[in-house]
Amino acid sequence: MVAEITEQYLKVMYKLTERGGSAKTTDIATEMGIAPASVTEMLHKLASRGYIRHTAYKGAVLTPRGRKIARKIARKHRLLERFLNDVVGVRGTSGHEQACKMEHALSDEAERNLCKILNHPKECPHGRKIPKCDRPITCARCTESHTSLADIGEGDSAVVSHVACESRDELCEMLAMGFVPGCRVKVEKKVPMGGPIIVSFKGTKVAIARERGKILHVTRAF
Amino acid sequence: MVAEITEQYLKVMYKLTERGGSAKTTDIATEMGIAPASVTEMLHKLASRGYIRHTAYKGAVLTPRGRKIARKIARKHRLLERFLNDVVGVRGTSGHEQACKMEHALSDEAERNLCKILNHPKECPHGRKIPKCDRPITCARCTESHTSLADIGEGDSAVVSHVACESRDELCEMLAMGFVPGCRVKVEKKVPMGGPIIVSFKGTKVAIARERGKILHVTRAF
DNA sequence: TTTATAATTTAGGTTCGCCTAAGTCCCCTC
DNA sequence: GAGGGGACTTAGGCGAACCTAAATTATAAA
Repeated sequence: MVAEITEQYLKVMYKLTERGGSAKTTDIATEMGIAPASVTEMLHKLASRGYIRHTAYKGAVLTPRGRKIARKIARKHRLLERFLNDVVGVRGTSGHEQACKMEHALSDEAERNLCKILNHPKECPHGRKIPKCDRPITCARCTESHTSLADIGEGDSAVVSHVACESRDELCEMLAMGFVPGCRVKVEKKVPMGGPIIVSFKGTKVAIARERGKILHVTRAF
Repeated sequence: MVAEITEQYLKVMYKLTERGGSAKTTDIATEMGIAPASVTEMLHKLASRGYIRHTAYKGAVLTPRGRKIARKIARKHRLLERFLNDVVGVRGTSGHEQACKMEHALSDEAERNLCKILNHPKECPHGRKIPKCDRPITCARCTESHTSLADIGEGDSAVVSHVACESRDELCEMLAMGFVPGCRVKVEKKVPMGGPIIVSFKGTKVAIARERGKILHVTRAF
């Protein structure tokens, strides 16, 4: 396990070198709000551990090993930013600050599920690209044959993959109802003429508007 | 701003004293996975800062000031656990560990919104009570948007979000009455002593049992 | 080329939270 | 009420990450 502070440094360096070049001591220091001298010291440690290559007075670049960690953290950071912004409704710079700490706690499993819930966003609220997840197998499963609840027939069962809402309130409502990724649902009845869909799940039955069914992405189950 | 480690200690002490009594050095040490000597040392600091009262060899209790912080963190921790468990779909002890770190990053604003998304849960996945939020005004606003028909006042209008009940018959009955998702309703009168609720919608007035009102989930409208 | 200025590094020091080892205290048993 | 064992505290020390001040190097203007 990599120390949190290590992840923090690598993430900052990743961000600073995203458009090429090397990460400068002062830029890292500014980004992290600490003294340049502290950065130099840490760069030595990171270099000795093989995460970066550091040339005195010239800046530092990530090694493949360091980049792998950095990408992972950057991905978690930006997913969390998206989540805090879109779902939780956090405004301003606060989301960034919160994501900065949470990114180190978020497990890989939670990261994947979060990505699903958010419908595989391409960039963070600041327009920065969200790095792809390491395991393509995961992404493949994400894009698996899912359809909407409105599209499956009466009597069919399915597992909720994610909820794709335009508005935050709508998403909140769906989540509050209990439509969370992974939960198993069964379409009991679809009231004709665009009427509501009656769904049973977790032991209760719920009627939701047909429109709502369309945003509920599911994977068919048997 | 309180240091993260301070919050961690106070939260653990809150948990250990939830059922009365004082927090013992060894229990805190065990809970945090550190040596008892380290705990004693920190207890002195916490006491000197007015967060706890510590009697040597006898354990420590939270002061009102310390309890306030502890409650807040415990609340954030348990909300996050609920969230990670219910929404993100994290299983096992991993959710607890993640919540342990995230709780210090979560802003008050995010906490409130998260609570709303989770529909104001009463306890964490381990069955521990989630402390109420400090500002009652916030909770009032929280419950504002998404609630049950039985919980809104006379004269208030709302839009039906969904209907949730145990039996399919009951559900169909509600739908037959016209309570389909999306329809606008207004509470005309709530007959006292648990009596029925008189609702006007689609130009007519109907009386439904108070119990029925509870399964009718609505979003307040104006 | 020289030199001024900015960027970077080195050196020395501080704080914080943790540790181990060695006392000290409490309480229960006899 | 004496003793023993476990709980707790004290003392001394360590490493991590930060700081300031001073020295060094790079760079760009004169």
